[in-house]
Amino acid sequence: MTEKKTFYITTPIYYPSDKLHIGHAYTTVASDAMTRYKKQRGYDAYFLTGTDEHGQKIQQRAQEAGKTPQEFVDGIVSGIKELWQLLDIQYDDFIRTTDERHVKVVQDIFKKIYEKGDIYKSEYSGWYCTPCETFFTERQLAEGHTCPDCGRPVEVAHEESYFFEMSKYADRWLEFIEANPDFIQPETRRNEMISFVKQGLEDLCVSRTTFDWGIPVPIDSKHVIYVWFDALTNYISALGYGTDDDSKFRKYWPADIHLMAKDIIRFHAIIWPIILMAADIPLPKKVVAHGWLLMQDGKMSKSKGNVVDPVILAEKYGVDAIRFFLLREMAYGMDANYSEEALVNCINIDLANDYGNLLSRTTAMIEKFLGGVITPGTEGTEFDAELIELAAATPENMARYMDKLDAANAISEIWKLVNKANKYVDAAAPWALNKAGETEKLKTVMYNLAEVLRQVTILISPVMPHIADRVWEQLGLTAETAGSDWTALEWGKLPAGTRIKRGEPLFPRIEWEKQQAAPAEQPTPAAPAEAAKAAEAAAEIAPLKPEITIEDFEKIDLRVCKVLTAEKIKKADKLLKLTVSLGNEERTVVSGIAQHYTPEELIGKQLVIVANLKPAKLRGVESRGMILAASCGDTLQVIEAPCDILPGGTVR
RNA sequence: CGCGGAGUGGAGCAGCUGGCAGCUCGUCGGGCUCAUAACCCGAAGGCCGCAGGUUCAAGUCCUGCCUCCGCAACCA
Repeated sequence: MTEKKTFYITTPIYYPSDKLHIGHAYTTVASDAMTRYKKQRGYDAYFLTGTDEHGQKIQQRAQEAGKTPQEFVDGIVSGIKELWQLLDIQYDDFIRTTDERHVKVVQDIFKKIYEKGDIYKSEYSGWYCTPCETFFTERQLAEGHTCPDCGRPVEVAHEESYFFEMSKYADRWLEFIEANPDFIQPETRRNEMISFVKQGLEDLCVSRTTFDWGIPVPIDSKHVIYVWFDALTNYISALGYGTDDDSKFRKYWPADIHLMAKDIIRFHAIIWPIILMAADIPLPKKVVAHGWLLMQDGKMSKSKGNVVDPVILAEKYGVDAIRFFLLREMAYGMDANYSEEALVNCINIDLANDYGNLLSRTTAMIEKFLGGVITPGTEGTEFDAELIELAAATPENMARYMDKLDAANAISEIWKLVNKANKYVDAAAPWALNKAGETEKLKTVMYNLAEVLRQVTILISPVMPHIADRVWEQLGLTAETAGSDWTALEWGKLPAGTRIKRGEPLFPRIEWEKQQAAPAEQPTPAAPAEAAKAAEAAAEIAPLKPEITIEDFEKIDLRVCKVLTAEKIKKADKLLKLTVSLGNEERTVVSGIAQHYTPEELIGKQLVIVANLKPAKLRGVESRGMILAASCGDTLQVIEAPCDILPGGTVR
């Protein structure tokens, strides 16, 4: 018996600090469809997904929830597994970074690279927020060098850390990319990565001492291994790399595809290969980055309150339809726009009108004209050849795209056949054949239509795993008689004498206007979006800070001030430079409100300022004081003081 | 000059190695009657962001500019 060709595909392991959204669903559905497709073509395909469960954020979340980190992630992980079950994701393994098998491999690799001399101990320095116990890069900081989480001032601090000497692998990486031009897909990402590496690689900080929810550094128990070294290793730890049973590793590694969204391509295209180089492990064959699903108002994010919950969608529209929509809509490597309207359109047009309706009209005619039995006739029509030709070419046409993970175009190729079949009905006009008593031709036409439906259904079933059974039932077939893989795609494999059984429409049309009228939240730009946001953001309201005394409060000098001038600060997206009058003095204040106000609309306004705040330099401009503003999510409004209070007046 | 992406008929997008500008929806007109008011045919509508350049030939390559949008090392 010859060994089947293997195919190993992975999704990133997701970070379970929150519920997953439709973007994660896209990555996972795409991988799942790819796996099913490869299996159809006779591959021994292996599909890995999982969760990345360590890190400070999890530790914090768990604390807030009053749970241990392990309890906390266990809960979320079971939710994720339910989601994948709902979406019909057939993964072969689900790796968790808290799995014993994973921990051990990570430590081994760390040790191996350490012993080789590519990991060294040094000092990490950065901006540190003591209360939050977190380091930030300069860019992450909020205005005035304050902590982006709690808003308190940060300071420069040093931490002992282990560093991975990535820098010395830069040339080797570039050589590798040169020799393997298809390694990073699509090409724009490849170029991006090359230019990033050419700018010079910094060594990677791979350990932390500021939290302990992580895998201990094997040679130094004060440290835990920091995110990427831990997370990326899942792709081989799940295969049993370096353990007594590494048969899976030997069988499936190197991976054929690491699939992910574009934001984490850098880790997979640069850091991960370099880790593997250092550990003398072969590199994966391809890393592929897909785009994002964008909402009408930009990128999906929790603070915008525009996160789409895949569970709700699946319940509302059905799993097959959601999977189909996701894969059909996202052009290869590019961002796509998500809207419920687009989803409904896709269901109505592609699924209900084209595909579902083709089945309806075909079964209806077989029943009406031929007593419900499908048999090829002894005579054909002039229209047959073109249809059969396209049907024969479609699998290859589709495969050309599918093999590149371009599911959108792969589906288009299948749909060309669906459209062709609909045209064929019109051209061959079975009702006319029936009237004219051309029974043999009629039989041929109906057989051809049923046969196209059979083939289309097989081809689309990696995308829509449920649909086949429903189609087979109506066509009077079973999974056995219809076939399920590519060997069944030969024209004419539909058994003669099959008796059809009409059923409900595959995809009922959805009346979008009615849908829209029902819920109160219409996508009109201004107010209603706000309401939805408020509901969504309820859980997002920042926790209260520790209690202070009245004396503490008295330390803050709040004043009314009047804006005299306002201008944008160059090379800063968020900052406005204001001059304000405090009655007896004028001062310059920098405020991070450029994205919410134009300079013109601020001039003349009376605002509230923290007048005794220590001055700070922002983008080279000294700011003396801070303008108060209220914010919720992404919206931000300055606090306006009544105009009959003169500038300089106090606020308390 | 931080990095990157986008700017194509009303809307949303495709256009890889340069060769008469395409797809889906929408609009208008027609056809069919088997079907989930579905299906089929046809038409209108685009200075392919702007300005230069290379070329026999540019949406497609090069240069500059404008506008929008992401990312800046744990949000797919």
